[in-house]
Amino acid sequence: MNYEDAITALADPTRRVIIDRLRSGALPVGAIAEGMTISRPAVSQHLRVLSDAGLLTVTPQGNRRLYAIAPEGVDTLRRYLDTLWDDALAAFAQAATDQAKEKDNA
Amino acid sequence: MNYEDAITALADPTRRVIIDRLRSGALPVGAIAEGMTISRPAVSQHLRVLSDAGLLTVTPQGNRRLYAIAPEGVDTLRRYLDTLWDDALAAFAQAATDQAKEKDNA
DNA sequence: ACTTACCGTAAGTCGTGGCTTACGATTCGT
DNA sequence: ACGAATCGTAAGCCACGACTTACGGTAAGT
Repeated sequence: MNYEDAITALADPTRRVIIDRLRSGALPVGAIAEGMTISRPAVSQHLRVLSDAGLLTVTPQGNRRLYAIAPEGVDTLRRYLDTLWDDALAAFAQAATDQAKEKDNA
Repeated sequence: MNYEDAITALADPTRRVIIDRLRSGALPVGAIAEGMTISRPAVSQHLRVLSDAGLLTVTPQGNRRLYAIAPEGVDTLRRYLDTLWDDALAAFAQAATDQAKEKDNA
């Protein structure tokens, strides 16, 4: 649920591929691993990391397990970047005005 | 400039500490490393990674080098998460309606 | 000019994380 | 009830990255 785990999970390229495959909707593990270069257990491990980070939800359905993107998890990371964005803009504007003042004194 | 490098750079906890220290404005390397548990060269290496990822700007000023958050770099990552957010919401809504239909057939 | 301060880079060590194969558990089909 | 399918976990291997110390290069102070 914390943004640290979320950003760590999304840092891996393979996990971003998995996320991309789930963009259009939930999928079972086999369908996710289909066509990928790594083994299915490896995909399972990645799914585990993504779930623990709050980025995926799991719904067991009979024999299979459906994984889907958890909007709430994405939102926590989004909010972190929003605050960083706000601060970065404010600091940038401040630096611009400071530099203008500096030029006045010249 | 690509979001992959940006998210990889932000995945490291130490680098997030550095980013946090720059939220209020630009700082030289010595001021950033001040009070941190790691050595100053280690901080330099992290600054290098963050700069290469487009998240920081460097402005040499006499003896020192000022590092500041690059709003543009933060924005690229923000946009990636926005698209992910949109898709996640759409898939989530689709799944909800599907489940409602399923209940109708019962 | 000489020293001091500030910073980046090189080389080397070590832990962590991603991958594989092997195995066990659960559920569906017949 | 038995075999097949789907999936998670354990153990082990290996590369990558984060850190250290040591060094060099440039600018400021006196």
